[in-house]
Amino acid sequence: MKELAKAYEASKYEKEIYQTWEKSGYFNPDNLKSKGKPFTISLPPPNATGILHLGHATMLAVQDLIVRFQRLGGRKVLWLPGTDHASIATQNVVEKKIWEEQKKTRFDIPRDEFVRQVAEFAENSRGTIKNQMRCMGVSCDWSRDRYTLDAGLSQAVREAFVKLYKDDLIYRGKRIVNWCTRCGTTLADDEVEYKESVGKLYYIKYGPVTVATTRPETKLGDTALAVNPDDERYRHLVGKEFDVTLGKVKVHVKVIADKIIDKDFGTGVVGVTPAHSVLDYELAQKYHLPLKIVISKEGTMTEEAGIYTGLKVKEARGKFVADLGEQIEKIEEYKHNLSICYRCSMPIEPMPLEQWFVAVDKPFRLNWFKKTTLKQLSLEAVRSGQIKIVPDRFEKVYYQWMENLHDWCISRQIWFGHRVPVWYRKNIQNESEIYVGVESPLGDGWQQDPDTLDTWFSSSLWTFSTLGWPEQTKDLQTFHPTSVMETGYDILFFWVARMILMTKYILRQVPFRTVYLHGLVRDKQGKKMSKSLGNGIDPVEMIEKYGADALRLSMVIGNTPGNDFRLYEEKIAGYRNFVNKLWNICRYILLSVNDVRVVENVPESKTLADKWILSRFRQIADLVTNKIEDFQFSEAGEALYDFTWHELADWYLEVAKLEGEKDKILSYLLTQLLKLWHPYTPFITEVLWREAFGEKTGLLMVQPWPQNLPPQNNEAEKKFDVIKNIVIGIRNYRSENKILSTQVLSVAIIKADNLSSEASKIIEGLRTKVILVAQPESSWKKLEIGKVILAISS
RNA sequence: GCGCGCAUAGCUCAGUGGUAGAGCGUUUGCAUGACACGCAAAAGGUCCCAGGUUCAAUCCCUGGUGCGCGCACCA
Repeated sequence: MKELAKAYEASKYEKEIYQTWEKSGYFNPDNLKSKGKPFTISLPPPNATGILHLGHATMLAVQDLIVRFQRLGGRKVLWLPGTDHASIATQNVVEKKIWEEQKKTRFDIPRDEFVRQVAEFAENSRGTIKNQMRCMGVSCDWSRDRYTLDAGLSQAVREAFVKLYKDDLIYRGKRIVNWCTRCGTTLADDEVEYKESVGKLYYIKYGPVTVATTRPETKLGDTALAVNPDDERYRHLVGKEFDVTLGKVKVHVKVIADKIIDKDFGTGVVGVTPAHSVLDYELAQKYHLPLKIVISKEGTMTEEAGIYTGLKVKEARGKFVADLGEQIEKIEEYKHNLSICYRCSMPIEPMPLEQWFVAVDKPFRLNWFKKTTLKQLSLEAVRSGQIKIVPDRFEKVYYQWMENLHDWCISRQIWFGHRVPVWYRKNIQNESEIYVGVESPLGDGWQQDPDTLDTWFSSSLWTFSTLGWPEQTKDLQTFHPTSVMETGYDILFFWVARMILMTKYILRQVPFRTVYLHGLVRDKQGKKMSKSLGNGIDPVEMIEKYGADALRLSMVIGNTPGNDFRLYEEKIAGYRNFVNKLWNICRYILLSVNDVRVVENVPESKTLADKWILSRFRQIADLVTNKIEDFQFSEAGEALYDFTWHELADWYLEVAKLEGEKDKILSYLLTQLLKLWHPYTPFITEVLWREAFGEKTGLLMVQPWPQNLPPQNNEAEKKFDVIKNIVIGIRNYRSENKILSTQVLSVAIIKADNLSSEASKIIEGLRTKVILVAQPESSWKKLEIGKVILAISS
């Protein structure tokens, strides 16, 4: 007989238990004795910017649940952790810090020195976040921890770039790209966010016509006017060229006609600004119009803008509108989407720049008999069922996005990240030479491309670069394709789609078999948690207060795949209470059972209650196994919660107090219950396993998942339910009639089918305060409970 | 413009073609072989609205309303 403390204090055990796990070596699949099939999850690497937030905590809780379930199930489990250098995000944090401390921008510091500072910051953050991850109880293999800037991963990046380049799937070209004037870099299309805003639509008298625009200052860069060919109002102008004075500036335009112009929008005439609009750029190419760049990368007006040169875009707009004066016919309110940067929320300027792109629609030879494009390859991976997305509605979302995908701009003017593996020089004849390679070229005069690669380029290789590619390592053969990719739906495009694209291209394999998407964490009002709103909950603080197990439960139970969920402290506290319940179930078993030990074989059942609880256990164990395999973690957890508290604790333990001699059964139930709970609440179950069974039995984390299950016994369940209902009925009767607990009632059972001979002991014993008698008196009240009829003395 | 999600108890959310569920909160009673982070009981629902299919709809179909989201467009 052992005695546990009255209440479980998570903070007393968690650190030590985690260390025990880590020291055991079982996080590393090489040390598992299992001969099972490999099971792999690549951890979506958190950004190296700082601290663990609830989004991370959610993904860690779900992944650790899956991973521990599979490990107990005998699979050779690898959960590979890592961190992402997150170029723009990380660089931004450091830029901000430097500005606050020294009032300097990155351009005031040598590039090498700046990169060194960012790298140092990232290194510290990585250490912090990894320790915070440990607090969650993650059973990942730290010996295989990776960082996107590791030498090996950097080599993988260069190899991938070169391979794409050789297949003509990477090219350098001048295109209108998204330029963030704050971050000083280009962005991919999906890195642009849209914010609805009410702007002004200016109608400007423009030579013989009137043109509507939301951005008057860009009209300085107009080189044409466009109308619809069917628009009779303007047909006479098509093909003509003329000079127009706009305020104090002259522009020269040619009138073109194209079906793309909407007759009914504005005046039906568009001022074509090839340098600052994607659509206009396309028109310019089609009709060979000149390009006039009036906005610079810094967000100021260029020399082409005449008297407005040097002004910021907004200032130029004000001044220009003032100068236009009477030429402005009217101003309308106009709702439109403002493009902003997903990292800094500042407006995006479209502008033509020479950048590196991945060609997604260009056919290439996949093998001897098949030509395809990166886009087709990515679509097929999901359409064919090689990859399943859970919940499946996101498959449609994936198709839609993938079908709309344009060439992917991968070069960034950021300094922190993987340098583009391209070098340039002038040869003796003064011709430009270009070298693209994994290693820097030999010989003098080579200058490396100053740009770095999109951070998502390196993370698109994550599932295999972390396993050693381009080397054909044993890990790569054993653990790839990975089994499950678990992540938030918000990075389906940024990351998941690009992993599919790159992995299919480079390895001709899928990166993973199943994509499980969880929802986003929100606060109690359903708002997104953010620093600026101050509504965020710090997971580490919650762990200190309530324990990691409670936090994990609060994120897994009551949460369905792909749907956002609300998290708040009371919820976590509620699950803390449950964790304590589990502790006390064990505490009671340890107090009442003489010889507690691991029992794997199904024990003999002596009483009806025994048969009932074993039958119920059987069903719960099956359900938990099936639901977890089917990614329904919430349903499995809820059912197990209900069984543990409201069947085992509320009923069986109470009956056990009456019947006695339950050593074997209670040992069995404890053994198996701890296993079932372990994926959800690893800390407390591991503590209880050790407290109950001792260290010689080994760690719970590598025990076998419940295998020898008792038979289902419907008959026993029905019979026990009859007794339960009688007990509930009597308690209910007492409560409704406000009968004092000191008053003992007499009860006669008048009619009852299927009533077990063991019933009377239970009915009298479970705090009903009744005495069962054979014959009722005539004055007694009748009480019907289902098919049972009782008579109760009043 | 195209597409998606949600709407169920006061709150947060599960769920199912057949009697509607949990946790929290509320009310009432309680020291009982472990647990007050507890025990026992209760109240609380037009399952958003209108049609349709069905013997039967909260669930399936059609249309609508409200909230949220993604993509595209954005002169």
